[in-house]
Amino acid sequence: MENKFVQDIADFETNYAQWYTDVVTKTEMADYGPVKGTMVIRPYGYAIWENIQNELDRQFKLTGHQNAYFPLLFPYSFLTKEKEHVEGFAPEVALVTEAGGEELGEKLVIRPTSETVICNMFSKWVKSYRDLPVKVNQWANVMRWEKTTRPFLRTSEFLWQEGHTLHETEEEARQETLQMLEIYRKFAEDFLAIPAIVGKKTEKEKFAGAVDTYTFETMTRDGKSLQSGTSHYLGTNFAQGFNIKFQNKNGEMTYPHQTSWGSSTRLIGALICAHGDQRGLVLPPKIAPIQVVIVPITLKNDDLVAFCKDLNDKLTAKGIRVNLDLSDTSAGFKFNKWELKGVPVRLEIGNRDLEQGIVTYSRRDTCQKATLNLNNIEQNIIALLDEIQANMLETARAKTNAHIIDVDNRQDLINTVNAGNFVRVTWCGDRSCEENLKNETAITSRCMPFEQSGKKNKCACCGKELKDDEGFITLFAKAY
RNA sequence: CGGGGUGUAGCGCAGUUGGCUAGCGUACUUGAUUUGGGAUCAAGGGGUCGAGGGUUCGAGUCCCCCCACCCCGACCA
Repeated sequence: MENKFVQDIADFETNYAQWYTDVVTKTEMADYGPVKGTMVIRPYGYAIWENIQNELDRQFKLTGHQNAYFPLLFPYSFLTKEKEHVEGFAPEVALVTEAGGEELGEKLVIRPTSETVICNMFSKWVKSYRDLPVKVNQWANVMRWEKTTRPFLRTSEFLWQEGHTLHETEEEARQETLQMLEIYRKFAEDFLAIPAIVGKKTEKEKFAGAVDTYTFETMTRDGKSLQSGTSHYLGTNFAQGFNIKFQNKNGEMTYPHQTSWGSSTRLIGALICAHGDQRGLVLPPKIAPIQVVIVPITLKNDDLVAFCKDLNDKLTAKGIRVNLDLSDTSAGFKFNKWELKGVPVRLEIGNRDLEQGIVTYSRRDTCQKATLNLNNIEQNIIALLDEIQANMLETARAKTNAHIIDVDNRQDLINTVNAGNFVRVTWCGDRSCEENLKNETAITSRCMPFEQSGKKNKCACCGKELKDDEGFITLFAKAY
């Protein structure tokens, strides 16, 4: 029997955008909101976000951060206190100009990010070196008025986490920046099963107001790049704009060194893009809202239903997130439904299994079926979930590595990226070179990896000759 | 903002040169038979045809204006 969803999706094989939208809407993760570019996150999608939140929050607290909350609105003048910051954000900011039926004296910004409003408070909190470091994190929504949008990848309103810290020294702040980047990278690999491509952003691509921006990027099904999280060393740029000063051990007034770092609901988009296939969503067990679904082949056999309920209780008692599907539809319908929603393990239990003392399972990552003995079933399933988690990372890593290709000249660079790949090249580091490429081809630099070996003496993008100490190994791709 | 396209049931769509009670698929409800990969049959409910104005005996259909959305471009940490 043809699978209707697969048939629908097959028609969109050449249209990645349509595939993506279908996966999001048909899995009941999100809907479009009433205002263009806004998104409603449905319970199934939100459960994924909660799992992401819980683990990241745990990591932040382990590294000494505390959660806090800052206002949604702040005066426009805040934005202008750091020159590059306002230039970067002004074009996509949403403003409140009227409230209570009266026009406001000063327009209010709906936060696109909270550096400024937090710095405003930091300036009141910090007086002495004894007040440092300050390490806070905020879970919040932000708004950026983007022209083109797609659920989870780019929406005008989105949920995220933004960390903000102040430190006595540059060294300590830079350490914090890299530490948080590493937390993101590890989280992506261990929980999302996505190999993260990490490195430093170029001058052109860095955060508005930062000294250095580090990023972790993930690769989508169609070979584009998703900036999935960032960590910035802000230097003293904002501290100077907001007059944040402290008295150091020598009694001198000094600016603290600052960092900020963030990740958003775009991580859910990264999950969809990294693992999704033609049957829909594929979720890694550690993040899946439902890890195991139990599907009784028939509801007519009371013994079978009782057995399934018992198994459901047993697995739940072991801390596994189980769902017993007793809905009144055919077994085949349920198979497809839960595959579409990405549930890692499906137990298909019928009269035949009951007689033989086994259960049939189907794993979502490989779509293969096998049987498990009833003895020690809980342990076997836990082991199976672990194996799926590991296999998904390996599969994604192999796929990603196969699509990062070394080239050394402009034509190969363009052709290779257009064929759905990242390229790894030696690049001269000139902003104009990068801008020129972007204007011509929409290809942008993604990051300069920490691993810089294999540098050549010629820029692959503009052909400029380079000395031994010039140029950077850089990844280029098309970005979402 | 430039170019192109679409608005008709929850979703996807048809509706001819203007004409009868506005249809089809799917989903939904009820009943029966089914259930190891999206079941079958029967009955049923659901519509300001995007909004406003105009032409006409008569507008889903023609004209004007507005609105919304989609695609390409531009824009985008």
